[in-house]
Parts: sequence; C-alpha cells; structure tokens
Amino acid sequence: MIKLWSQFFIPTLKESPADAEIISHKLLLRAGLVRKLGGGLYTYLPLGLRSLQKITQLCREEMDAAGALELWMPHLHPVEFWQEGPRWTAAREIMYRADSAGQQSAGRRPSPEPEFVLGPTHEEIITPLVKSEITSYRDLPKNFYQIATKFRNEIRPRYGLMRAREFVMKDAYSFDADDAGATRSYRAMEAAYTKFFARCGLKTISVEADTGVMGGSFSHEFMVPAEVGDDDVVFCEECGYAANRQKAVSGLVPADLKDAAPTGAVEEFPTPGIVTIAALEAAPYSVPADQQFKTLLYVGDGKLFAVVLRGCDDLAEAKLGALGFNLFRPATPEEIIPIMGARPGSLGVVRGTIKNPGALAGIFADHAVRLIGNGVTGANRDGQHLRNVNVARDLAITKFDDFRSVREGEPCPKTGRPLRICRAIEVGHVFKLGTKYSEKFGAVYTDDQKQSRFMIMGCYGIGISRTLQAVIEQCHDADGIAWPWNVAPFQVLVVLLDPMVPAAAEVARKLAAAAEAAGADVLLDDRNERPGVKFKDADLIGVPLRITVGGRGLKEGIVEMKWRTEKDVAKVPLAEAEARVRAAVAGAPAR
RNA sequence: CGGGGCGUAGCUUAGCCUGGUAGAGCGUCUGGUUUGGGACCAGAAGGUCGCAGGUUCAAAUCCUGUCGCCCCGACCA
Repeated sequence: MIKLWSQFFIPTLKESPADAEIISHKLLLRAGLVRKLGGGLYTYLPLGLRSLQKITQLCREEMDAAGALELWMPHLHPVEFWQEGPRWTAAREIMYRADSAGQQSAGRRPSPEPEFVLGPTHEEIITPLVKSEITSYRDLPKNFYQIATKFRNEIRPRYGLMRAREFVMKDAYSFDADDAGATRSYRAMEAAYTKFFARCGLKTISVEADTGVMGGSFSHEFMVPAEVGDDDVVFCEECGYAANRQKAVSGLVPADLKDAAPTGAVEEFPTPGIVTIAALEAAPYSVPADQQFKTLLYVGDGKLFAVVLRGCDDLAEAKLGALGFNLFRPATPEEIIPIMGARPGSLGVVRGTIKNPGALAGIFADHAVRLIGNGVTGANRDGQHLRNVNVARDLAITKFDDFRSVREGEPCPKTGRPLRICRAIEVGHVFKLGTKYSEKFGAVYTDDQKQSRFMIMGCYGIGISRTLQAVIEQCHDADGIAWPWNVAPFQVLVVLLDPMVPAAAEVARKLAAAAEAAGADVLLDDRNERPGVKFKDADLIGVPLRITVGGRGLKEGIVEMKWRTEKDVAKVPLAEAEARVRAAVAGAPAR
C-alpha cells in the first residue's frame, strides 16, 4: 500500500530535544521515529516501527535459514525459575520485580522475594522447557529463538535505544548432543549473524569476547565501530585478530623472557603519605611505573585473593573470570587490613611481609610483572615500600596468567604488528555455553548407548532495537538519516511539489504505483507544503530513493530521481519515468 | 550506587547571581500574500516556572527536602 504523507504520522523536528546527546539519538527523535516515555523507555512511532519490523524480519529470515525454530516465551517469569538457575545472585540485580499488588495488600504473600520477575533473557525458561520435552539424542540438535522485548534494570540507560530498560532482542538457544555438534551450532549462528548484519547494511566486525556472568567456554561479539560505543575493540590490521579489550591479549611479554638478575637485597624505605603509583613516580622517589608492582585485592566467592600487575598496567577485570570464581569484587579496606597488615597503597606480596598469608586464596600475577627487575612494591606497612624486589626470588606467586588490559600499539600476538584499538557498539553476541544451565536444570538426554548425558548449550543474542540505532549511527550525514535499502521505513519517496495541480498529482501517483509494483515500500509526499520543507523532511527521514514531481519539471517534460547518498539529480523524461523507476527499484538492493 | 549538571508553553531557551507584571524563536490555529531547499505580513491560543515545605509584605528567582532527566565511572544486546 502506498502511504500518503498527509495521512501518515511523521512528526519531524527542526531542533533536537535537549536530552539527546549522540547523532543517532537526535535523528531518531528528529525524524519522528521514536518518542521517549521515560528513561530508557521509548514508543516506536509508525515510521520507526516500520524499520524495526524490517530488521526483525531480516533477522527471522536468517535464523530460519540457519535452521533455528521460532517460538515465544513469557516475559513474566515465576521467580523460582531464576532462583533455581546458576546465576540468581548476579542476575537479580538487573531484573525488575513484578508483584501482584492485590495479593500483597491482602497480606497473603509476605515473601521478601517477588512472585515474578521481568525477563532479561531466557536461559532459565528455555532450559526447563527443553529438559521436559526432549529426552532423546534423536531429537537433537535443536535451536529455538524468539524476537521479543527484554527488561533490564540498566544502571544507567542512555543514548536512546542504545541502552534501554526495555528493548527488543532476538535470543536463540541451541541444544546439542556433543561438543562437536555444539560447535557446529555456534558456527551456524556466527554465519547467520554475519549475513544478517550485512543485509541490514551494517559494517560489523566479529571479535573474541568475554563470557561474563553468562558463563560458557567461548564467545564472539558483533561490533559496529563507532565513537559512541561502550566497548573497546583491539585488532590487528594484518592478521585479522580482533578481541574485546576485556579479553584481548598482546605479545608484549616474550615467551623466552629471562628474569632480571637481582642487584641487591630487598630493602625497606620510608614513603610517608605515598599511596599511588603516580606519587612514587615523582621525585624524590622517581620509580618508573613499569618498575613498580601494583597489588590489588579482590574477594572471590567470599575469599580474599591478590592480583599483581605492573604499575603502568590496568587490570582487565573480566580476565579474573579464568580463576574460577563465580562472583568477585574489589575488596574493601576493612577486609584488606587484617590480612595484609596495611591499607591499600602500601600493599605488596613479598614473602614474609603479609600479615596473614594463610587467609589468601591465592596470589595471581600478570605475565608482564616478569618484565620488572629490582622493582618497588608496598611493604604491607603504611608509609613503607620495598626496593630491589625481584619476581622469582621475592614473590610468592600462586599462578601467572594474563590479567592486564592491552594498550594501543603493543605487538599483535601473532604478527608482532602494532595492535590498534577502536570504540564499538555491541549489536550481537554468541556464546558457547557448555553445560552450565543443563547441569543446573538437569537437561539430559539419552544417547545411542542408553547413556544419560547433559545437553551442550549455546546462546545467541542480537539487539534488534540497538541495531536500528546503530544503522542510523553509521548511515547519516549532516542533513539526516541515509537508510540502507533493506531497513528503510520507506524505500521510495515521491515528492509531489504541486499537489493541487491534477496533472502533477497524476504523474506522482503513477510513479508511486510503478515503484510499488517493482517491490518497493512507497511514501508519497502529498502535503501542501513549500518545496523547501518537503526536501528538508525528505533528507531528514532518509528514504533511499527520491522522485520529485513538480510543475517546473513537468513543463520540461521530466521528473527527477535522486539517491539519498548521492549528490546527482537525474532528470528523467516522462515517457521513460516508469521504466526507470522500476529499474532503479530492481537494482537498489545491490547498491 | 558514587561524582557533575539541568528541570520555565509541544520543541529550543532568556529571566535566577542582585526577590516585585514570565519573555523570545520554532511549532500550532485564523486570514492574506507566496510556492524548486525549513517563506512573509497581520492576528490568536498555549505556562499551577517539576513537586512539597520554608524564609518574606512579596518567590521562577533565596533555603530545605523530594521526584524526574542528562552527562562521567562499573554491567550488558
């Protein structure tokens, strides 16, 4: 159906509302795609909904093509499912509670827990379903997905749809009989994601990622490079290595590194009031940050442990996940002092200086600390530090591993070329979960040897509404949005400059009909507005192909065709117009 | 949750410091003139100045509290 602008609803704005910060958020509002209801809550207006539905449909097509099966799960989850799951403690903080007010006020349900929570994702729902419905290897593998609203109590919603409290997500869950199958399922989703984002007109890169509270063995994120992104992506231009900074590794520490020879015995020296790396770097101490030991204390599953880094390095907290703790957090001074003997700022892990070493669950050091020779660390006495500290001789390290955050310019682990870093928006994430959920919920099947085995799971998310905004972030210019063909709310806009002239209206109507017959979604601007208003609005809402029909052109016997992303305006003789429109529409998706 | 900022008409905002009639631009409505890149003229409607207390003869303005929103940090698609 051709839509008439005068009867549609596109409330464009000349100025953007003050609470929009980034360009895609401003354009969402200015082009009349969405309106804000509250923080992180948006209404999709008719124009915005059209794009959202196109993205949804593309996603559905790629998921179906990959063999996934669409279903629909409730958003209101009985809290028991989450309480029985493996991540209740971590997940409850981001979940909205839903109680029945009537029952509460009647005093029939004095429980401190809610009856229901609003679903932030659905592992806890799909796994019990599959557990009860699938019991044989003959029914595996299976991959179920849905495209639905998710609710997360984001600590800080921001940037419009980019990080919202309520958002549209495609979530898929695969169940396999064995590890090889699970890997195949994972690869199939990766391939489907690549196709999907390409069809949306988005340039994405796939990067190695951290599994976070989701758990699982490995994971990739699909990233849209953008200054406004929340993530840092580390990549090598030569070999294609790409990873989230939380996960990325560099070749900074040579594998054959020889530890420096000690130049003297460990020696304590006074450092009154010095509690930062920077202060020790300054005169009179003048110890370079890369020759200082940074000692951080964390609490993992209730036990204190230490992490040692070079003073110049930052901890990539996600890498602590490799230590096997379910939940960890920085320790407080109250927890640290009785065990270490000093306040943060004077800590160290030199043998014999820790007040109560038995209370530590471990001392973990980043590989890069081995680059330090005769370095400086805290003495575990306030206002005192130690010099001539050497890793092999003086420190009691439980385990070396990679804990530091990579910095731009460090050598790629494979090629040695300098690594680069860019900001990016995460639009998709695939996880190989393993058996974390199937074990917890008892999702087992019987194999061909009559053996009972846990299903191997994977889960796969795409931020549908976030993708919508990422497209705008990537496809716009100073005048407005420039939609890729496949996700444009309308693909052809016929601008009728003289709606009161019957001959012009007739030409416009015919060209609109031709475009529609060729398969395009068509909007006809029949408003009785001045040409300037119509052109400005056309650029703002970003319809890919614009056809202008006006009295001036008709006198010359032409109409105009213009692509949103190009400067040129083609003057098309009336006699050829319909054919040219059909040809343009037919060739458009390949542009 | 910590730090910073802002709440005045549908949108953008002035006024607040130094208390005394709430002002503009855009948008909307009416009439007219216009009509190829956000027109012009004339007129009109639209505000409990986020909310609640307090100080004062008098509060948008000062004080206290509260709510909401935005930005910076940790979490996530």
